[in-house]
Parts: sequence; C-alpha cells; structure tokens
Amino acid sequence: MDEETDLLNQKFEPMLEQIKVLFFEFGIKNLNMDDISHKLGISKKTLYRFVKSKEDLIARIFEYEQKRWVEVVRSISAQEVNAIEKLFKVSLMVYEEMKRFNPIILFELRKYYEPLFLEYQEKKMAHVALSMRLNLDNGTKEGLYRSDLNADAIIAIYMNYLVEIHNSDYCKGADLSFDELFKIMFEQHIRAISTAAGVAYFEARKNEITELLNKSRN
Amino acid sequence: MDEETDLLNQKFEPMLEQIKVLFFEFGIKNLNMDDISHKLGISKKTLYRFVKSKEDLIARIFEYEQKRWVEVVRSISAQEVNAIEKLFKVSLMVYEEMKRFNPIILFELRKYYEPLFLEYQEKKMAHVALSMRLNLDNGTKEGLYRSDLNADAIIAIYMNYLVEIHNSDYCKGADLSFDELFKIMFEQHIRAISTAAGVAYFEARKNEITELLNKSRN
DNA sequence: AATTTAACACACTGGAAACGTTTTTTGTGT
DNA sequence: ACACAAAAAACGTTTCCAGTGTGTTAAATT
Repeated sequence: MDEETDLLNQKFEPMLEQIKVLFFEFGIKNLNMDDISHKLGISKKTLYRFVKSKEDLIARIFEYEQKRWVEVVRSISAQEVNAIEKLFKVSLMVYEEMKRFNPIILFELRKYYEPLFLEYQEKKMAHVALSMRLNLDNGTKEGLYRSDLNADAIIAIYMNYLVEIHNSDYCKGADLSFDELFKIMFEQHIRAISTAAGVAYFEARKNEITELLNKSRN
Repeated sequence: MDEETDLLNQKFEPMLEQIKVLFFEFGIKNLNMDDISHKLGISKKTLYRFVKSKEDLIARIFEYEQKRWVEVVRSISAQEVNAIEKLFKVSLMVYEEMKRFNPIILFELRKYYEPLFLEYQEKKMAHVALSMRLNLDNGTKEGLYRSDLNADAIIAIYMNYLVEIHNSDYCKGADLSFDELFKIMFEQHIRAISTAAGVAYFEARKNEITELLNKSRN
C-alpha cells in the first residue's frame, strides 16, 4: 500500500514541476483542474489519482519546493569554498527566487491557501535559519567571522533583509535598483560579522562577486 | 444628458488609474466588483454609476490608457530635440511598459476579454506606427535618417523588435539581459536607417543614452 | 484469444462565488 | 425634521469549477 503510494509520488514529481511553472505563468485561480490535466496531456481522472484535491496539489508543490530547496543548499554546503562564498551563493538564489515571485501568485496563496502557505513559509524560514547557523559556525571556525556573535539576532536581521528587500520602498529615496540594494545589504552583513581576515577576503573578492550578480540578471 | 456623462467620466478618470494599479497587483479575475468598490472606498452602486459592467470597466481602462499614451508621445514630440533622441525616449517608454506587463494579466486579457484586448492593441499599434512615420520624416528632414527609406517596412520591423523582445528566446543563446538586448536593437535600428551624420550623432551620444537606460532600471 | 488494467474523453452535479440590481441604512446639509 | 446621496447589505440569477461517474480504447497480462 505505502510502496504503491511512493511509486505514484515518484512518477508525479516531474509533473509537479510542470504545474508549478504553469501556475507562475497563468496564476492559480486561472487554471482549473481541467486546464491542468489538459496541459499535462493526461485526463482529469488520472490527475486525481495523484492528488485528492486542488488544495492537496498546492500542498504537494510546496512539499516539492521545500525538498528541492533543501537539496540546493546541501549541494552548495558541500562545495569546497569558504563560508562567505557559500553565504553569497545561497543568498543570491534566495534573492532570485523572490524576484520571480509574482505579486498575484502571492495574493492568491494568501487568500485561498493561507494555512498551507504559512506552513510552507515557516518550514522554509526554519531551514534557512538552520543553514545560516551552520554558516556562522563554519565562518567562525575559518576565522572569517567574529567569534563573539549573537547568532540568533544576526540570523533574524539577515533574514529580514532578504524578505523586506521587495516590499519596502527602500529604492524610492535613493534611486537604487534591487540588485544594487542586494549588493549593499550583503556587504553590510559581511562587514558586520567578519573579522579583519573576513573583511580582507571580501574586499579581495568583491568585484568578482558583483560580476556574478550582473551575470545572473536577465 | 451628454454633458452629464462627460462630468461623470471626468470624475471617474483618477479611479481608472487606481483600478489599473489594482489589476496589476492582484490580477483581474481575483478582483470582483465588490472588492474594487471597497478598495476605491466607494459603494458598488456608485461604481455602477460609472460603468455598466465589469467588461465595460476594462474597456474604459483601455480607453484611458490609450489616451494617456497618446499624450505621452505628444509631449515627447513637442520637445526641442532631434529625431533620434525622441525615438529613443519613446522606445524606452514602450520597453518599460512591456516589462511591467505581467504574463498573468496578459493571459486573463486574452482569455476573458479578447475582443477588447485586440481592439486596444490594434489602436495602439496604429498609433505607434503613425508616430514612427512622423519620426522618420523628421529625422530625414534633419538629415539624420537616409532619404531613400521604405517607411512601411522599417516601421514593421522595428515594431516587431519591441514586441518580440520578451516572448522570444533571444537571450538563451548568448546570455544577454533584456536591457542589453534593447540597447543592441536600438543601435541596430539607428545605424540601419541613418545617414553618416545620424550615425555620428548617435555615436557621440551613445554613452549618455546607455546611462539613461541603467537609471531607468529598478 | 480472453481478461484485466489503466488511461482518456466527456458529461454531470452540487456548491460556491460573482455579477448586477434592489433595498435598507447611514450621514450630511438645509 | 426633511431631503438627498452615498454606503452597506441583501438578493436573485447566472456562471464557474472541483470532484465524480460513465463509456471507450489501448495496452498488458494470462
């Protein structure tokens, strides 16, 4: 019974990716279950063999996203680079992710699937926080970050950075692009938590890192 | 009777602007007439004094957009700069406009309000074409554009540039940002239609123009 | 070849939500 | 106290859509 379900789930995973893309393109409410099954080239009946409701479908997508995200962070953590590099890579991905997030989708999630959405956000935040804590530890061990840091506070502040970057009117006063703002925030963070060695490393790498950001923009 | 209607329309115009913003933020289908009246701080009844249906409301927004757009082009045309500068300014605005256009809104317009949308697009295209023709004439008179141009063909090609810039996969092969692509296309166009004097002018101004584009990005 | 399984297309239903209208309430100016 | 306009609420109608059920076809299994 359970193995059967697992097999179904495995088969269904690539479809989840497709459906996610569809949602981003057309919106959630604009796609009914008929539309979705059509776009996938399967019958609605079959679709309902994988999910038990549309809400369940959304939940599955969140679950899938969470898994995918954990995998990404894990793979970056495994790379043979120091803490600053890792933090930058992950931060950049978070930032790119948020950029893609359309306000309409956000609205729909909050209005029609609030409990699911909150749960997802909470899990994601927890995961980011955990990853950041590991990063702080590593950075400290590597002598890049200061050893007298209040980890909880720093994590909270940095996560707030990443979230608030979009909603806020930071860019209004000074006319900054989001990318500019991101660079400044990252630099702010690194300088705030780093030892002299860390700052020196950052300054040496700064230009190349900035270039990475320009590349990622399209 | 007619004067009365005109008064109503005048009062309603700022609301159209607000509603447009709401649509961009929340989507069209996600906002019912109750929501809209609430957000405007008026009653649904009052809203229905201005429009006779939701479809009518969309039509009014298109109408309003068209008017606004004509006004923008008119004001740029009135400026005391040469044809190349004017073309750049208008092109930049078209480009910015398209960038803001969310794929979900596009989908909704096509699916639920196709006739209205097509009519709007047609009018807009006609207007852009007309403006470009004037620009070509002016540029030729100013000695910046060549005098042996096939206006119709050039207009068609350039308009296609602006439209296709987003849908297409131009950026896939070379990894170009949209802004980069826009710059290249504009330069391509100017060089293609200009006299030696025109090209010289463009080359002299090129850097400043590029800077403008960077400024506009946020 | 017969049977089972699985997927597809399509029709149907019940309930929820939206539209557009009408009625009631609220508030303001005279 | 009255008249009036706009807001709020209520209402009937219609549309939409999630979810289910039916019949058919095609492939796999026996």
